[in-house]
Amino acid sequence: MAKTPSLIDVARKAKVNISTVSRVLNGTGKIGEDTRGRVLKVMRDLGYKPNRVARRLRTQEGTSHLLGLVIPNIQNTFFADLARGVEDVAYRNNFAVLLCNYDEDEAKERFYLDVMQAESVDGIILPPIHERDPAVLQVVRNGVPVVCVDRSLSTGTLDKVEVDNHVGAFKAVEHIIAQGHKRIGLIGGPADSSTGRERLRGYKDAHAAGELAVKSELVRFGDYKQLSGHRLAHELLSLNDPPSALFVCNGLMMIGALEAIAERGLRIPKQVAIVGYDELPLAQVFNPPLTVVKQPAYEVGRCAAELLLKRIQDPKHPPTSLKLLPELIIRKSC
Amino acid sequence: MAKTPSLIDVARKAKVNISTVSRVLNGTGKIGEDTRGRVLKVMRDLGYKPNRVARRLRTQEGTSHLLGLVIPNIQNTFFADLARGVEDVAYRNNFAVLLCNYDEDEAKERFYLDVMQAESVDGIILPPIHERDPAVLQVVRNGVPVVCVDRSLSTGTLDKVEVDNHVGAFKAVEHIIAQGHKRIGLIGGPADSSTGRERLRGYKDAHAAGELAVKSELVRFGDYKQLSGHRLAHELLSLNDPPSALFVCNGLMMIGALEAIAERGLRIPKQVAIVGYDELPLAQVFNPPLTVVKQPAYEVGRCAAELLLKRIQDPKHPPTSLKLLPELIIRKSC
DNA sequence: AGGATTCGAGCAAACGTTTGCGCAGAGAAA
DNA sequence: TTTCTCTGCGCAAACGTTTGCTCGAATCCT
Repeated sequence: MAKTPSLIDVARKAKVNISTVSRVLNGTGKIGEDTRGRVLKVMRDLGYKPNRVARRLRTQEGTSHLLGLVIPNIQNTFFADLARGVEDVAYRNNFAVLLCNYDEDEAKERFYLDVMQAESVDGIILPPIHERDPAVLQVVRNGVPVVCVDRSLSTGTLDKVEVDNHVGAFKAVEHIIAQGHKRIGLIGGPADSSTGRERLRGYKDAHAAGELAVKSELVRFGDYKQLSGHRLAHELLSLNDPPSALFVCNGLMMIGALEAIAERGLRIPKQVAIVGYDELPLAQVFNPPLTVVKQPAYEVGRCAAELLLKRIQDPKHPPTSLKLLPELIIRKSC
Repeated sequence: MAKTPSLIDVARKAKVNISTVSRVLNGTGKIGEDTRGRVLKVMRDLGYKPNRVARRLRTQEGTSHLLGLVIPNIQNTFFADLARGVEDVAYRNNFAVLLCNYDEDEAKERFYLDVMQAESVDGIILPPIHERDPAVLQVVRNGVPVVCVDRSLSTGTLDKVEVDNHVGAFKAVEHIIAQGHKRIGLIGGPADSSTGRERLRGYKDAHAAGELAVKSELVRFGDYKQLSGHRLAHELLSLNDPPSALFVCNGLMMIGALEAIAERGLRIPKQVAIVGYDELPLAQVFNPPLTVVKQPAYEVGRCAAELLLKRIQDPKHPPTSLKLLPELIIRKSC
C-alpha cells in the first residue's frame, strides 16, 4: 500500500536533482559535504531503499548483486552444505542468492537458466547436468559468468571447483582392501557424469594397486538417488557369491543401501562391510559408526562463490580451477 | 556478448510497433491472426526471451513470477523438505524461488527481506523468527503477500500453515509414558518460539493425562541447533537422578543428543529411551531404529506455496490458516 | 447510404535508476 | 580585468517493458 519512496521523493524533499541523490547513494561523482549530508538525512527519514529492479535495468552488467545457484537436489546434504557455503560468502558481500532445484531434469534446468538470465543475475554457480550440457554452454556463450562445481564441463575455459573424486574413491577402496576384502561391490554414480567416472576409476585403480581383479558383476551404476542404492544393494547381496564389502558412491544411495542391509538382517561390518561417499548427519553416531569419505562441501561452495565474485569484478581474469581433497573418515563400518 | 534481442528488435524485424509485439506476447488486446503469426515467427527466429527485469519495473504488482522463501537453515532437513515442496509447486506455475538462509539471525533476516522487497517478489514464505517479528510486520504493512510456515505471527490476519505441535508432542510423550517411563527429560525449543511453546505444552499435557508431575529440572530449552542438543543431553544425563527417557524437540538437537548418548556409552532404549521430533534420513536404519514424530514438511511447503499463489491472484481473499497433523512413527528407540 | 460500433495497430508515457554532458560560479593564473 | 580550470550540480536520455489513448479502416445496423 504505502508506496516505497523513490529517488524522486528523496530529491524533492532534499531540494536537489535526482542525479545528485543517485550520486551520493553510489558515492560516485563530486558532491559537496553539505548537500551530501542533507540528502543522507532525507534518505534516512523517508526510509528510502533503492529499487534493485530499476537499477538492474539501467546498468546491464555486474550490479544486480544477485547470484544464481542451481543444484540437482537440495535434499542432498552435500548440496545443502554447498549452498550454505555460497550463501555465506554471498551475504558477506551483500549479494543475494537465487536458488533453484533442477532435480536432474534437463527441462527444469533450462527453465531455471532462462529465468536467471532474464533476471540478469551477475553470475551462476552450478554442477552441470553432464559434461556437454547445451543449456549451460548457451549461457556461457551469452557472456554470463559461470563457475562449475562438483562436476565439470568439457569446455576447459571455465572457473571450476571440484573435489578430487579419484583420490576419494581410491583411498576408500584401498582401505577396504587393506581390511582384507577381496570382493568389493560398487554402487556407482551415473556413467555419464564426471564424478561417476572418476570414482569408478579410483575403484579400479585401487584394485590394480592391490593386485586385485575387478569383477564386472560387482560394479553397478545408480542415479545418486536413494531408491537406486536400495535396489542395487539388494542386487549385489543376492549374488551367488556376494561381495563382502560395499562401496557406495553418494550419500543418498548409502541410505538406500543401509536400508537393504537392514532388511536382510545383515550385520555390519562382519557380514558385510560398507563405506560411503559423503558424510551423513547421523554417520558418526550410527551403529556402527560409518566409514565414509567426506567431501568439503561447504568449502566447495565457499570457493566457488569467491571465484565467481572475483570474475564478476574482473571478467578478463584467466579461469582458475580448484581441486579440493576429500577425506577418508575411518570409523567402524569397515 | 551477443546482446539478447529485445522487443524493439522483434518489432523492427516484423515491421510492427513494439506495443503490438508486447500484446501478442501477453495475449492481451486484439491482434490479427496474420500479424500475430508473423510476430511469433520472428520471436522464434530471434530466440527472443522477455526481460523479466524490465517487465517487473513496469508492472508493479504480481507479475514478477518470483517467490521469496526465507528459512532459518537449509541444512535442517525439515526446511530442505519444505523448500522442495514450495519449489515444486512454484515450478509447476512457472515461478522461480529466491531462497535465503537467515540462520536465526535477525540482521540477516532483515537484509534478506529488504532484498526481496527491492526485487519486488510477488510474495514471501517464511517462518517468522519469533512471534512479533518487526521486520516481517513491516513487510506485510508494505503490502507484500506473506504466508507464515511452521511458526506463526501474533497478527492473526495472515495466511499460515503450520503443523500441530501440541498433538505431535502430546502423542510422543504419551507414548513414552505408555512405555512405563516416569522421568522424561525434555530438550525443547526456544521458549519464545511458538513451536517451542506448543511442544512444551504437549509435553506437560501428556504428563497431566498420565497423572505424572513434570519435574522442572528435567525440562531444558535449546536453540534447535545440534550443539545445544549435545550439551543439554549431557546435562540431563549427568543429573543425580537422570531421566530414563528423552524427548528431543527437533532433528538437529536429536543428532546432538545421540552423540552425547554415544559418548556416554549408553544403550538405547534400555539405559535411556529417546524419541525425536523430525524424521532424519537415517532414522529407520539406525540401530535401534528411531522413534520420531514426523512432520509433513514437504506438504507444508506445498500448501504454503499454493496459498501464496492464490493470494497473489486475489489479494482480497480472506486469510486461511492450515494446521497439518504430524505422525508418530514408533520404531525401536522407545 | 449514413452513422455507429468494432477491430487492429501505432504513439507515447511511465516504472526508478544511472550517467554523459553541460553549465554556472568560484577561485587561480596571467 | 580577462581567461582558464575546477567544483558541484542539473538536464535529459536510456534501459526494456506495459498500457491508456488515439485513430483509420472495416463491419454492422437500421
